[in-house]
Amino acid sequence: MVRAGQRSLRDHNLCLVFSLIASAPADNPRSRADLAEMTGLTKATVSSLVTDLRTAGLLSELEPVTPHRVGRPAVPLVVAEGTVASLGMEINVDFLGIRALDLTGAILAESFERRNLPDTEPAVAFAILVHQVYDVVTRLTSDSVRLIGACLALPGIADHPHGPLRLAPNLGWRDVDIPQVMATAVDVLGQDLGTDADPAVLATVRSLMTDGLLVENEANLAARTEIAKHQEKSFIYVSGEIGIGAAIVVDGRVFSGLHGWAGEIGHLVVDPRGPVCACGATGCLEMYAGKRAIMAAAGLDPDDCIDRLVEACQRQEPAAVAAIAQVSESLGIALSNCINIVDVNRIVLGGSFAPLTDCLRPGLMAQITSRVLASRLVGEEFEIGASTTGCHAGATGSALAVLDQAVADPASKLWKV
Amino acid sequence: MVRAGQRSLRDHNLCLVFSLIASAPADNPRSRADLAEMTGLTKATVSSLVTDLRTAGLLSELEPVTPHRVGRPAVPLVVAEGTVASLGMEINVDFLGIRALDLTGAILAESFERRNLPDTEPAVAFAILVHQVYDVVTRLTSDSVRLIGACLALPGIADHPHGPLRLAPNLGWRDVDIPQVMATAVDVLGQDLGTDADPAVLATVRSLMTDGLLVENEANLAARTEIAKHQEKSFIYVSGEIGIGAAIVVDGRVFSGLHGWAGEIGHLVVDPRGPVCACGATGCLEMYAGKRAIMAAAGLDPDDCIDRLVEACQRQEPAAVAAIAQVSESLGIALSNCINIVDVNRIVLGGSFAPLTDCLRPGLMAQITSRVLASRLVGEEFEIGASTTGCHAGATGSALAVLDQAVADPASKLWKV
DNA sequence: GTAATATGTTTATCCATGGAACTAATAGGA
DNA sequence: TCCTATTAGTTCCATGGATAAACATATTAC
Repeated sequence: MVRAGQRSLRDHNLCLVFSLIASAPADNPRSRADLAEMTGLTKATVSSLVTDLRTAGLLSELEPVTPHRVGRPAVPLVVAEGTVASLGMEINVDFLGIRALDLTGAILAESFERRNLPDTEPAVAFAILVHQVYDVVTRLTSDSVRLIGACLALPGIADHPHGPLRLAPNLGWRDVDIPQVMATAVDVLGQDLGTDADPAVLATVRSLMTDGLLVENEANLAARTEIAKHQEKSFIYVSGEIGIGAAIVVDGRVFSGLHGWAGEIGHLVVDPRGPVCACGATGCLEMYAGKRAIMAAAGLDPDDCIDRLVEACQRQEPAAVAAIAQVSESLGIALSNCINIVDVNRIVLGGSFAPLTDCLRPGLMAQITSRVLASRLVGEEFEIGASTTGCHAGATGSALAVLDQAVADPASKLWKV
Repeated sequence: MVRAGQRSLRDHNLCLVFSLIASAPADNPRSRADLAEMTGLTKATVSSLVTDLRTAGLLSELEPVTPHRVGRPAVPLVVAEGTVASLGMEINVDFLGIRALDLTGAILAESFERRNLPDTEPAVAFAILVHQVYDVVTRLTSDSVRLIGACLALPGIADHPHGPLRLAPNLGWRDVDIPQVMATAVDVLGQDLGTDADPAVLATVRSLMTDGLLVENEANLAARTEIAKHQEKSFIYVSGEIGIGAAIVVDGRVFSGLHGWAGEIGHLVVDPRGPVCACGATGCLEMYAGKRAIMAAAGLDPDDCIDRLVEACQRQEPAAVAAIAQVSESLGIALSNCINIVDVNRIVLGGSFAPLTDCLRPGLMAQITSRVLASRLVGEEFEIGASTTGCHAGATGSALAVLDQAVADPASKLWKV
């Protein structure tokens, strides 16, 4: 809890009113009168708050739509488009880039590059990234968009909320001090651009990349995209590529544990008498359900696209069917354990698992219904769905994380004009 | 977020000041000047807040202790003793009762009864409980203590925050609507007492038992006792009696999942090819580490006290040593999975496991260091300790839960005098 | 055209914090 | 002993933001 002066009172109410407008359904935006009703504040206070939010460029009025009802028509209030943005960055195994979202979640600008990053030095990757950031920030500042923060998604174990990145097996990175590496990358950018650089843009980039830059696991951030898109509130998001990660979401909030390392399900024990994993333990989930293991079990090239397997399943090829059985049993055991521990009733399959959802569902459900206490003994119903958040979900989630934090915090600089 | 009027501002600051005083170390209580410094509020505001809290009976002044320092000595402020209390109730397998704690966590009154409850009807148990409540409330009201709420600890799966109790295997209870059963128990109490009843006390009991009564799993509540006693902030509390439960605590907050069912580790899969459990699945943790399984493996009577096993271990009896090996391996696998999923670095063993902590530690640690990713690859250090919270930890935790909720919420009735 | 109704603004008031001056209690030094 | 410096806590007035009621505005109903 923090000191509450009168300024905080104002900020709290600005924040309250804004988030109510932001959470309104698109087909039924709220008016000042609605807000006064909902919050219990007087109409006068709400009017004053809305005025402030409008002059800060955070809200717009729509044309009053004539209702079939007596009385003066209400003025619908909506979140302003294209005035404020957050930056979501992602460095992953085969691409890196940045995406800028405004308060409505719309993409204002982005820059992505396909590139195989394993065994690339962090400094090299960050040098590319800050160039992309510079481009995007240049475009946004020319449109006089206000930038409120940035977040970086990484495929590995990273400390919450500012790093370091402890380990990213698929990148071959270990103990990367993100703020540090980012700061030097910005310095190098400045030297690269020399006199061509716009000093104002460069200063903005430096400030965004060094002051309060958020860092988080890619799965946790991709899960935020899922929350925003489908209004899901509680689920486990499974992010399976080469490694397997997960995000735990309860009541719309990502649970990230003590350090930010929660959801590392790739090395859950499926069978203590199983084969030895690269990590040194026995019978880890990745030995059964990692992408390489799946493709190998199906008799396919481990580096091939997962769609080959989907096709093979549709043709009912025995090897593919056996592979699916192996994955759904092992992943089902691991997820049953997760559900018993964290108590959610929905699984969202992302990454390589997403296209396999329909194949995997029966086997997963069989494990869940037999192993989850809440299912067998309490009768809770479970759902398994596929993620539909598309490409660069980590970058989108990063930008959303910044927005969420700024909007939810009455002390954030969003309200300081 | 909730509407912030001027009254809320005041309440927030009352709450802020109070919690700073409550969290001060006992040997260095805070003064008004300290609070002004810490909060950033002016001395005038702090003085005014403290005056309100004192007249509400929430704070006391101690004698100014002369410091060896120039200037007027500060007046130490401490949480008032014995003026306000919360009620923590517990119904467990072999006892039930109630304990009242004041704001300092001291026991003001209690009433417990040993009783074998399995296969007792809920109505019977609740009838006993409300009698105990009536006794305690009578004593407290005669001392003019203000009662702010009540919470009930139950050994089973209960919905957060008001029930129902879905399943308590060890009591043989299922789908008990707690507010409902409690309400009828209070009615019956009124009839039992007849004209002997003090109407004011009866009204207080009815209000506490029906209006906002909290209900939670015993393990989650016992964990709160651990938080309060040892200032532990992040850990998994393992509550092993006949069944095995756990509570997940991160940063001082209990994580209870979507419904309040988180931490059900008794049926985590230890070995999918293992024996069939009573729940219907195979290789559940309870088959290896439940109290009955342990005692059987050690060649002891399953209903005997766990201390028999501790003694047998100290004598290095082969059967006991083998039993310990079985438990530490299976529990170690289950806890490794928990740690990978929820990211904490400390385990607290409670219930039957507490006296076995020293025997179990090496085996548990071996599993954790080999199976937890953060241990093998990031070098995180883990600790395993024994719970020392003693008897009726669930009841104490219940009372603490009420206090925590009341103290943390600026809108709670604590501040409404 | 007038009454009824709902939205939103203006104006005077209330309330909690802010700030500066003031009182209180101690140590140290002449 | 008395004066000064220092720290604690209070008093009193100013300020900022919410509140309440009156008012202006825009629509429907008759």
